[in-house]
Amino acid sequence: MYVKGVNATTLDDVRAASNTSKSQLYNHFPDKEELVRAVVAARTAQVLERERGYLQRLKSFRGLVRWRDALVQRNALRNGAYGCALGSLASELADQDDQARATLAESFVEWEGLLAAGLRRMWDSGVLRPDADPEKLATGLMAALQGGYLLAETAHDIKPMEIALDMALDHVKSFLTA
Amino acid sequence: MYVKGVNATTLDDVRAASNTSKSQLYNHFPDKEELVRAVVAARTAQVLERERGYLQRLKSFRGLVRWRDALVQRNALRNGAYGCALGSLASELADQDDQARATLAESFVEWEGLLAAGLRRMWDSGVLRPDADPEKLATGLMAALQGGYLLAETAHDIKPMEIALDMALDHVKSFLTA
DNA sequence: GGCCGAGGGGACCATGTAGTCCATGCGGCG
DNA sequence: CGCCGCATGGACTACATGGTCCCCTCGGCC
Repeated sequence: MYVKGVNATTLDDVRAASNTSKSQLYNHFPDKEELVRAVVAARTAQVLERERGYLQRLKSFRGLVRWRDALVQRNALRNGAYGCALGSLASELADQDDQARATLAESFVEWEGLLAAGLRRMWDSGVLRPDADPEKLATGLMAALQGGYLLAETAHDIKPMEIALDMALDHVKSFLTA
Repeated sequence: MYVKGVNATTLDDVRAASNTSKSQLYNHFPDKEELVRAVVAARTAQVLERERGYLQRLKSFRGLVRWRDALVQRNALRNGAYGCALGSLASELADQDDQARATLAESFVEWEGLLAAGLRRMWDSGVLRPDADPEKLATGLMAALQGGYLLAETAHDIKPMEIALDMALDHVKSFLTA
């Protein structure tokens, strides 16, 4: 579903990919919609788990740069194809399944929350100036990331993603204490 | 197709929306794929036309703010639903129809080009510092816009879009001559 | 070892959708 | 005014796909 998109993925694709049978699928999920929601939940948990690893100890600008580098490198492996696991789902499902949309919205909030918590630690320790707003900075980073993913996916070139993230990092940098 | 997504739109939907018949459709388009490509081309032309209106005379930071405000206001009308006409298509088609992806990639380049040309005028006239890079700034604005669209669409709240664009504008502002 | 019940495999069904085709009507031309 | 040809509407077809169901296997228990 990540590769082909949710709507373009048939249950036979799922069956083949999971080495199961139809009855297995319908034992676990009442219909495709619920299966998709389970995929959303699983993907969400997976991405957040990974991000927690990068961000839960974030407390310096260098850490943010490492975060950026890791994401760019991961995306470079496939030349940007498929985009962000959550972003792609969000774009396709937002106006199609409100429950999935809500789950994805929560995930983005949580993801931003990880960034915001790290930025707040930097703020608390005086790395960031008092007038910096960790939440807004986190939203900005998130948007730059998602926009970067989309442009990279479309262009088959990760440079726009790098430029976007660098812009957001520069923005954070502008709030560093001298 | 903008509202429901390309894959979720049936030819009967198209027929109903366009008040035509199947034979009409197949007179003009050999198959659905070509129809989708025509939609991409039409949407692209429409968005670029609109953006040309906003950007072709851009030559000041205030102009950029007006551009931001217009986009935010337009998106606020539907609470962010459906996202960016080009971004949604790009996300859904990028890994499904390479020709459509290429068209959309060109469109993004052209859209960024409009921004870059305006920023270059600001650069030429000394509004922007010599070390500013109009192309990179344009990419940053574009990514913030697309990321903002996606977050707004998912959250049904345009605030993330505002925050993202404001971040990008702040970034441009940081290159203004004192 | 035989019987029984649950779980699973995969054939099967119903339906929605892309794509075809032919009867009809309408405009243009003699 | 009548004929011809072409665009058009929309019924029709083939097929993919979501969803069902029955038979068989396999493990547990007597």
